[in-house]
Amino acid sequence: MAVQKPPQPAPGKPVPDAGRRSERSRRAIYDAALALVAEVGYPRTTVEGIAARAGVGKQTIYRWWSSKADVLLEAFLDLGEQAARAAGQEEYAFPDTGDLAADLKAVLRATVDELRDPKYDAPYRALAAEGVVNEPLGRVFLARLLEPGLQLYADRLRSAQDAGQIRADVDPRIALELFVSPLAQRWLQRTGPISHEYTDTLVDYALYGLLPR
Amino acid sequence: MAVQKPPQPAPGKPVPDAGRRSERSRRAIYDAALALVAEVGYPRTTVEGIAARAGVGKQTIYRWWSSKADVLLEAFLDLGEQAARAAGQEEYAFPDTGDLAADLKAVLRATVDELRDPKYDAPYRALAAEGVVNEPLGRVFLARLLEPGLQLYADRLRSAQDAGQIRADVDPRIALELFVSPLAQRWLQRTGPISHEYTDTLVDYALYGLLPR
Amino acid sequence: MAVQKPPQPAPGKPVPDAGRRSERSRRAIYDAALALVAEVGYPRTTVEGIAARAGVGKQTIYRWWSSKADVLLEAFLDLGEQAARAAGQEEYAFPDTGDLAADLKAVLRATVDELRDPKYDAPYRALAAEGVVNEPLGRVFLARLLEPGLQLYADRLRSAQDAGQIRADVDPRIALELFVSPLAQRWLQRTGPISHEYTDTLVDYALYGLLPR
Amino acid sequence: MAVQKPPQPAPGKPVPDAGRRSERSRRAIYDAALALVAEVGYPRTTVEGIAARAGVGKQTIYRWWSSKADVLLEAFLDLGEQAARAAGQEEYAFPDTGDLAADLKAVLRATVDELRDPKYDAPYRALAAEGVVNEPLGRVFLARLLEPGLQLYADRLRSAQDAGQIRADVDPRIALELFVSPLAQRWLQRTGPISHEYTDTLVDYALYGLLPR
DNA sequence: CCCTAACCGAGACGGTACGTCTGGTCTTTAT
DNA sequence: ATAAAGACCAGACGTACCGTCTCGGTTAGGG
Repeated sequence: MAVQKPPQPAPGKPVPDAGRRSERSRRAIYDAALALVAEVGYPRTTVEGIAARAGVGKQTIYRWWSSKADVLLEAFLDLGEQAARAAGQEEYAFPDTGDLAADLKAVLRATVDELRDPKYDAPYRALAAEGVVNEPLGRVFLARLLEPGLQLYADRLRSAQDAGQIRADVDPRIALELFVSPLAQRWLQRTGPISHEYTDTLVDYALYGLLPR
Repeated sequence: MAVQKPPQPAPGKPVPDAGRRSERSRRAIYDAALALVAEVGYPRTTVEGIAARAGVGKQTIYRWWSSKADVLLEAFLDLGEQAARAAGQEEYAFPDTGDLAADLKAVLRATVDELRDPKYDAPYRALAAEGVVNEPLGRVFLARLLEPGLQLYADRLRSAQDAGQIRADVDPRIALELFVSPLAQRWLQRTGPISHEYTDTLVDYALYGLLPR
Repeated sequence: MAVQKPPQPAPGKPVPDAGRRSERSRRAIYDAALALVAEVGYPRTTVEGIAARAGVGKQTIYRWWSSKADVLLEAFLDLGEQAARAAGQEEYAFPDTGDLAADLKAVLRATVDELRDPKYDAPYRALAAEGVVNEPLGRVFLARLLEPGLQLYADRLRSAQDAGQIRADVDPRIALELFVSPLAQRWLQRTGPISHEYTDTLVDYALYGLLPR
Repeated sequence: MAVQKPPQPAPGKPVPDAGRRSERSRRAIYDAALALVAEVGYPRTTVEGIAARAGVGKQTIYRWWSSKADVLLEAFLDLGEQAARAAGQEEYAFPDTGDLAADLKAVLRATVDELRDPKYDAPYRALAAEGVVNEPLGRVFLARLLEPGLQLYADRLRSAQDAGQIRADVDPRIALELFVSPLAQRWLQRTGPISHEYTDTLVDYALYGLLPR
């Protein structure tokens, strides 16, 4: 997949020269892909449609990506990076005020807001769905989009453990799921509405189970 | 969609006469759909392929279902009903031994086993993914496949509340997600391995937070 | 083909009992077939359409006819018979005033009028076209629709031979084509306009070649 | 229709770029179309079948032609042009030995031979039939296939008029039908056998009527 | 500073599947 | 037993996209 950075010297394909790549085209393709997914939905977004909308030849897409899922994934990653750049450098910091419950609630509230933003919802949902069924893409989706965020939760929980605020024998990688997964499932499978009250309640319910007894 | 029970008098389409429907064809289509999804995966399963394998005309599929997702959903529902019939009547009972932790662990272990069974995994995963992106189908998927199971969790938790085993102010519909959603997300998004140990740990972590304080 | 009256005891098919045949259905089918061919053209006329318009099951058509061409052929024959019955008994008489040229011109003028009547043109043209490509139907078309008329020409020419008006060594079956075929081709293949003047001219040109020298 | 030379700027369809057209595909499609019509007949020849046999995508056919009739028409025109090229430049010359009767007989005999050649008969018959019922195609069939030949007859007759061999007041466009149409009808509608003797007789019967009186 | 290789827009190509339409058969229910 | 109704298997229709493959044209950078 094109996502893997080191362009392995594949036997069949002539590796394209990334140095000569057209930045204009890349941008136009990202924009077209995101716009189309938002407008007509992922299944009715086609590589041909993206190419036409971007004013680009189909081959220019196939030269750099392996599928529409791949295009969309990179487009979405790029969107995140742009947003990060726009917001400043400290994007990926997890608050650590010493009050674990408050910190978790704050982050979860921010996540709720993001999931409700239609600009993110459509492509994010499309990628998640594709990843469910397409294992390679799912792995990239996980590693590039999910994992960094999850690691921050784990780090914050570990920090709380060091402070003696939660039990030392708790596995942070499992504990974080108590907060994150219910929200994820409500959003993905529409098992219920998502709101700040809801995520606050999650923290109230789950965090207590992790406290020292 | 054929799933909606009251066959609304659609203006365009002549409603087919369900009384004359061929049971042979229906069975053959279900079998073919499930087999193909298991063999070649959902995206490479086609309506034409299902028809060919079932020895059925394409029109016979389009007469009764609106899409391959719809076919597969009903096929999977039927699979569940058949399994239920085969196992006896008391399929949907949630154990209530008085020991809530043990009961939850037992049910979650059974769910883990089911999710690991390739017979269920492929079509279930395909439907879940489709439901993420296709809202009407997602709603049916939720109502017909997910909801009944979730309700049993809620009932069991309510029963524990009545017994004073967990706090009265806990909302069972949220509490159940602490057990169910982490497993669901690990499975759908491959955020981690699923096992009996894992679900046992989930119960250990989350249940304590719900106990009377 | 159903046109062949003696329903041969085919091995496969159960010969339908003509005695129980519904006259209502037959009429409705003829009417529907002719109407549809006139309205939407032969290629877009379908057996299903005829059945629906006639308020008849498809099987009722397939029971008695072998194809839409066959239905239309019989419908057209029936149309002719009805017209004949309406006009009186002496429909098929060729005028014999003693003036061969005048008689030929009169009959050809009547044919021109008929070919220009849209009621006849569409189905007649459709049948002719089908017969060009479908030999069995073509033979029936020839025998039932064309041949009787041609025979009248031959008879009239023979009578003229007896009267010494045209050479004795002329073959009437060939001679008649000099009058009939040019008109037929102009009509079928649109090689030129058809009119009374045109057929008069044909007689003027061709008849002289047949006179005693 | 693709046959119409000036490719009018149709509003809906994007006009394909004829410069990039694959000659290989065109040839293969012509060959496949003619072969299939000869083998299984026109009605059972399908666009899919042509595409499969030619080793071509269906879209490649629909891109350049509007229907199977259109394909076959051009295939047949191409066949004629190839034969012409193979035979030399002077294909379309009508003999003018000074003996009109002999010249007409010679050309008609050649036509009889051609109509009897199965290679020509099947597609030619199919096109003629389609043209009877499909007016636009019929017009092209007439203009491209029939008209050039008919014009040669007219020219030859005009030349005979100049030589005083037939009456000056005879319209050559009508006179030629006395020779051509009877043969055409016998062939198309199977009203009689066609042979050299037959066409010789036609000339004997009809030509005399055109002589100066 | 040009030459030549690459990328680029464009779009034709061989294909697969779509969802629809019709052909001809079979089955059900009513007369 | 025939008829109306219509579901069934079959398969062609014409369309939409897929991913590959030319085509000029432009746009570098190495000679």
